[in-house]
Amino acid sequence: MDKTNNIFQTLSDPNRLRILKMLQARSLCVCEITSVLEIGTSTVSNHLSILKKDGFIIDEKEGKWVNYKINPRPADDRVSSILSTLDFWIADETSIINDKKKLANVNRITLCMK
Amino acid sequence: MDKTNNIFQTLSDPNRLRILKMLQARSLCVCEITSVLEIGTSTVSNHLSILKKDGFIIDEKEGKWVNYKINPRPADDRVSSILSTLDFWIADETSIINDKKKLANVNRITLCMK
DNA sequence: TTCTTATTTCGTTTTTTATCGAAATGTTGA
DNA sequence: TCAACATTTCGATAAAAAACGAAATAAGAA
Repeated sequence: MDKTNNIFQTLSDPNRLRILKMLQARSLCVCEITSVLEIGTSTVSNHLSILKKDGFIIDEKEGKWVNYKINPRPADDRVSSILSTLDFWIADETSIINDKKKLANVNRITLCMK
Repeated sequence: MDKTNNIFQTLSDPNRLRILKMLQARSLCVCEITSVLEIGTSTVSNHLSILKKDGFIIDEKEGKWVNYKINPRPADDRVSSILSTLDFWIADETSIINDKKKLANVNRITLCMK
């Protein structure tokens, strides 16, 4: 039961849902996600660690950056079920559509190297 | 998105999940649920109002009692989806099994009229 | 090595949520 | 009517989670 509660709790935060939807569009580094969500870097990092702990996402180092991506093979069936039905859960709504627009103009080079 | 968040948040509380599982076994009044969960009546009443607001459950007056039951026809697809897959989400675990044992010995007459 | 940059960790504050107990509401039955 | 009881509402407290900023870590570039 604990695990189920963790999963639902992880999904109960709007910023974490936005992150999942963004990562389904493409892999992103922390500073890209931060620039879309417009909250502090440390807060984003914390959200990512929560999503990672439950197995929703994985991370990969790429030099100075850490790329986060959707976990292609979650160990837990509940996690894969959510990931494959996220569109059902989150109908395209203003915030999500907006995030995608922002994402199109986000580039880690110009974004982080200033 | 708000609605999705509400649903996940509602499901993120262990006592509310226990209530849903109990109600899938049978309809119950507040005092019966209270005696199983072993938390205050007003707290249980609050949990029930949250589950009701999202459309997971409905209530029916029966004299002095209020019977709560699983909503047989939820308006929201996400809610019906959860209700029909609760066993997938919550594999039979200690607390749930225990609740069912307790339920077997719960009777609103002897319970509340003392 | 030293500097810069991306990210994480840590300590703290703010916000939200769960819980409780008392008071209010509504219903039954004497 | 009044007394007893189930439930809800309200106000307060306690516990949990989100957010922030500063310091620590890690990796590339000078």
